[in-house]
Amino acid sequence: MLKEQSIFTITKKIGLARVGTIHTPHGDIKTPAFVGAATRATVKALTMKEMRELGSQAILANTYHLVLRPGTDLIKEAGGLAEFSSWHGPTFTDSGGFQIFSLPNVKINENGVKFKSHIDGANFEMTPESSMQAQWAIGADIHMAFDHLAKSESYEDMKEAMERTHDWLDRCVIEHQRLALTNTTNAQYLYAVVQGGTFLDLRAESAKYCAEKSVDGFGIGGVFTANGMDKMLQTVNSILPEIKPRHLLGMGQEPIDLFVGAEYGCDTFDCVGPTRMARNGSLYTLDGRINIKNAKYTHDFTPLMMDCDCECCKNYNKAYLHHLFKTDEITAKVLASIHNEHFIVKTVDRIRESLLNDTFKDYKESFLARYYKNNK
RNA sequence: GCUGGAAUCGUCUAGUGGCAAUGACAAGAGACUGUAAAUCUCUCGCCUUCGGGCUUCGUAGGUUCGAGUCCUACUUCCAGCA
Repeated sequence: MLKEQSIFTITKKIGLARVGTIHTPHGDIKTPAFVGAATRATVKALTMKEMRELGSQAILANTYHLVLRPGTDLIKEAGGLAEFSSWHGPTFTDSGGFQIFSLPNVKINENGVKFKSHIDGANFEMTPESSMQAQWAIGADIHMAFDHLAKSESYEDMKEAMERTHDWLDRCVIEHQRLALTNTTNAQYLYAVVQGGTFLDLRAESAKYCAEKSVDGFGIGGVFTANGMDKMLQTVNSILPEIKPRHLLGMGQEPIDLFVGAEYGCDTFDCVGPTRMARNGSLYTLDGRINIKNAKYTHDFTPLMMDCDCECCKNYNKAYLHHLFKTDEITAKVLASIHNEHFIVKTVDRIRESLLNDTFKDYKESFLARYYKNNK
């Protein structure tokens, strides 16, 4: 929205880390929080009821995918993403930049990006303005600025991508404000996206640029590995204004990323990893991920995780899950997705609790030592 | 009993004289981080110092430089006729 009133309230700070609440028209998000990846307006294999029951506070859909199908007009006609999907809670949309730049044959110029639909080859064009318009039509509570991803991890490409992202951010802000004035529906918020790859000077430059803009929060994009992520986030989040929320785009498959992200000042996360891992039989436990399809689980009648209160662990055992995967039953993916999503959501919830009762450091150390004891 | 046909890696299957031999499934394992992912990759006769070595296509012989492929007998199965 238009400024100076933050959508975020901070309850507690420990260094760069903070506990807070993001206020949206569809409800509050207690942070740090993991946001479910609902790319095509659904979290794969899960119903919204299951998402609510496993403790998810918010979902993130993807503008690129929804523009192609079913089209943003349809979602607007349905009353917006929350109403269309029956989520009824806080929602985010990613701008689609990440997807478009991963397509072959994208043509990029100052104005925007031309690309072909991966579904039927139809020609599309997306600009900062059209991405904002699409996101307003989709009607999520929080939108991401349309950003430019680097062609490679080289300094030159990162710098170019960052600079274009900044140019486009200015256009996103103008268009967003125009749409805010002409739109009679709920308030919708805009996050700028910080780029710069692994280069701290670029990250600092990008954070400074974004910090000055009239936006409601920040996405931190282009994060590749946990290696060096702490320094990068330290750089960026020391510069970004404290009072606005920060979303770490795409990170959360590895628990360490969530601990590091929260410790260095990120408030929300989203990641396709948990549900994708689940569909492929790779399931989280406190002792690391296991592949439930492995033969050694054939006769294992114990729950996947002893102290897990998800629907999967409360009712089913590993031998049964193994059987469901080996026979390729749909339920295998459903139960696995419930567990993995629950595991990551709850891990972040506990990070929040541990920050509140000053046990974060212990929680982080004991969790990571146990989770990663079998590798690295 | 006669006449045809068929027997190939756990299963089905390709192969009609020239390198253990096709494909699928099953099996075993691995990968996956702002989802073109219910996906993808690897292994799958035995051994290996990774160069290669050894043993394989119902059984036993034979022809041939060379046989899963041709010939003979046998075994089993299928179809038709008695």
